[in-house]
Amino acid sequence: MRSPRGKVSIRDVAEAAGVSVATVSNVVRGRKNVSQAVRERIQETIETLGYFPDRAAIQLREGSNRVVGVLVPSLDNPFFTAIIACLETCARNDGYDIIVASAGEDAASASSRLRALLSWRPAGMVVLPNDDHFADAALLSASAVPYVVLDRLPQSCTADTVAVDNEQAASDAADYLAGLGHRKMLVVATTLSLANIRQRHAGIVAFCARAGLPEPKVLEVGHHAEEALPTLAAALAENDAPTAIIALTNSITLGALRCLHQSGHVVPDDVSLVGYDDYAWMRATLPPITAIRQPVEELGEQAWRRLTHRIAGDSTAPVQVRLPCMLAVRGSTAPPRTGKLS
Amino acid sequence: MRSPRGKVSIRDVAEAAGVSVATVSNVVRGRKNVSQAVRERIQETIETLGYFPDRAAIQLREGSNRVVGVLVPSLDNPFFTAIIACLETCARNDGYDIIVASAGEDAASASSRLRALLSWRPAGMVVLPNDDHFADAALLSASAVPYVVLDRLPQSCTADTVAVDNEQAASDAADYLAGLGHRKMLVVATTLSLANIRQRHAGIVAFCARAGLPEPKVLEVGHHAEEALPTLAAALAENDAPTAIIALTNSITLGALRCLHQSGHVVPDDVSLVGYDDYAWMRATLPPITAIRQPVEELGEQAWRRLTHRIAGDSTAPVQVRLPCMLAVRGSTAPPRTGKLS
DNA sequence: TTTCTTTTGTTAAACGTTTAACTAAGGCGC
DNA sequence: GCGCCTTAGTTAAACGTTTAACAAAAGAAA
Repeated sequence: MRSPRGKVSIRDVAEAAGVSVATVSNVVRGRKNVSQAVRERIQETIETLGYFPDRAAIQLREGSNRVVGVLVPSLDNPFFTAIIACLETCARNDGYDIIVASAGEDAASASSRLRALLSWRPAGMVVLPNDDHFADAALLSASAVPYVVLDRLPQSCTADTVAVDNEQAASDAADYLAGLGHRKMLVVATTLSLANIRQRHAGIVAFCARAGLPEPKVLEVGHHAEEALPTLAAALAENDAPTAIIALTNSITLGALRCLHQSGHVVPDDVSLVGYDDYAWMRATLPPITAIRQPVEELGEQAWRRLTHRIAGDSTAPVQVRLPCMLAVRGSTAPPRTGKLS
Repeated sequence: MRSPRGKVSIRDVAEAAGVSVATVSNVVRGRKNVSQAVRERIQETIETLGYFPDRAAIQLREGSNRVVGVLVPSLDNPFFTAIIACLETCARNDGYDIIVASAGEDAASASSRLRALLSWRPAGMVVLPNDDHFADAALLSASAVPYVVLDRLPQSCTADTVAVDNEQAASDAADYLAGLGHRKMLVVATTLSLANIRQRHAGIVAFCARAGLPEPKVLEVGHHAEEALPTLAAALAENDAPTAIIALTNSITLGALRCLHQSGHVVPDDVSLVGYDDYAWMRATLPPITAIRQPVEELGEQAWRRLTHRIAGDSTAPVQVRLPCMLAVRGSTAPPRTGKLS
């Protein structure tokens, strides 16, 4: 009933049904006319034998398969997993499978993961680079696989890109805070070595300059929010302390909130807080957090649309898409306390 | 330089280097002796041509490849993505790739996703079933691919399983609350149709029975926490209202917290809250949330270990692993207010 | 009847890789 | 000079699938 290797191939089906493999293939793919009788017999055999086609063989034969590779920096960040969830939905709708790999910390590992992904000969790739250099772009272009770059854009882009307008989003947040009466803001980031983050920072700085506000101080606290506590506490204890904090990533939003609680600052009475990214938990805190909401779904969808166009053969010039963010105003922002001025 | 199809194959390398394909394969895989000179020449050719092997071809030839499929109910739940992240790390360490699919809501979709995964002829599978029935177990066993079932166990298990001791964990939480002086607890769950959740509930009920406490009320609020607000508020406004809430999933923890805030209940003064799962945000709320922490990493690692054993040919009887959870005590739990008694 | 068309099915090559079986050549002991 | 081992490399088959090219049979038009 089943071949010795435990796998049942199209050959087994053909034999059992007393036809040629080509006929089986034809009924499976629905390519050519097959008589009612034979078709039914084959369907039945397939059912009882539990046959399903081998992707590897199809892929080998076809040259490429309905698979796209997705490379993200890490699977620990909810932003990335949200993107993946969204891409997976799109892919499934279009009959594609996705293969996910996380790049890991160092460039060597990233490049090896990319190679692994490419060795599947995917029909396309979606890449969220680890850093601004994106040294692997060359590898990718050389492979002739269509790809789109998401979220973190390298300096020079010869490919389709989809990203968010970080500068505008951050500027909007600063604008809103200024409208509440804040004059001194504090920017907290993991690192300014990512273009993404730099743009967010630049947006705030530019707004403050335009509005005649003092240039906001920026804190680079790294990825371990715990260690940021003393730095942050010190910044808030200064003589002319900031009255509002803008956190530039979701992890920093979380870290900042913890620090504020631990150091006894009350949000928003003592200090206002604007977070980056918008997750469910931000609506469950007391107060709920005012946040810069990235359009995750639309990022994924647009990237997918570009990619499928390319896969379909579109060879027009690369497109750079920038999507706007939205500020979700909630309870963590309020006018600064005026009492302190006197 | 490159074949017309844009892909460079082992054949191209062989031709360019003036050797047979077998020799190229031998230097790539390091299988047989190849003279220094030839080896270097081939390496160089590989480099300049940008060759890397085609997984599909290897897989076809070898029968199976170093890939394992992972099937989760959804990619929106941080518990599942955390598991995936962990499995991915394990896989990478052992030189495996993983292919992830999310099963989606209905059974039909789940089963089609499973088929898609199996069509890759993975060396193994890790499955987190959608429900207790796990109708696809048959499909999986028929395919002869080793697999381990994670987290949500079907009633009858003929496979290796790795899960958490839900009953004990929930009982511990109830025990802790009772120790603080709580006598009336409220259990909130999305649904009791999952064995997992039923076990958690049973653990609490059993503890209360043992301790001579009244049987706790249970609220099934579905997946949309918003709609739960009136129900929850009503339960807390009752005459003999519960003084502690145990939320049975991470989403419910979040939802319950929001409801409490919106209805003006102060945690832990008015009511204590124990959450399920332990995520970073639970430490950023004020107060931080006492939570039943599932050993996510260990779940993933154990599952991976079992799977690799099976892949290596271990054919001993299936093993059922149960891991203990840990109660992380934080600020959201406190002794009940005694004033209300009078 | 002949010829042409349509319908239904088969044969065989190809995709890129690995590997068992083979060949050729060099070295060594006698 | 002969036999034998070792080393370095080649040949060809196989994995499971698709599909162009072909064949056979059955109608249809003449």
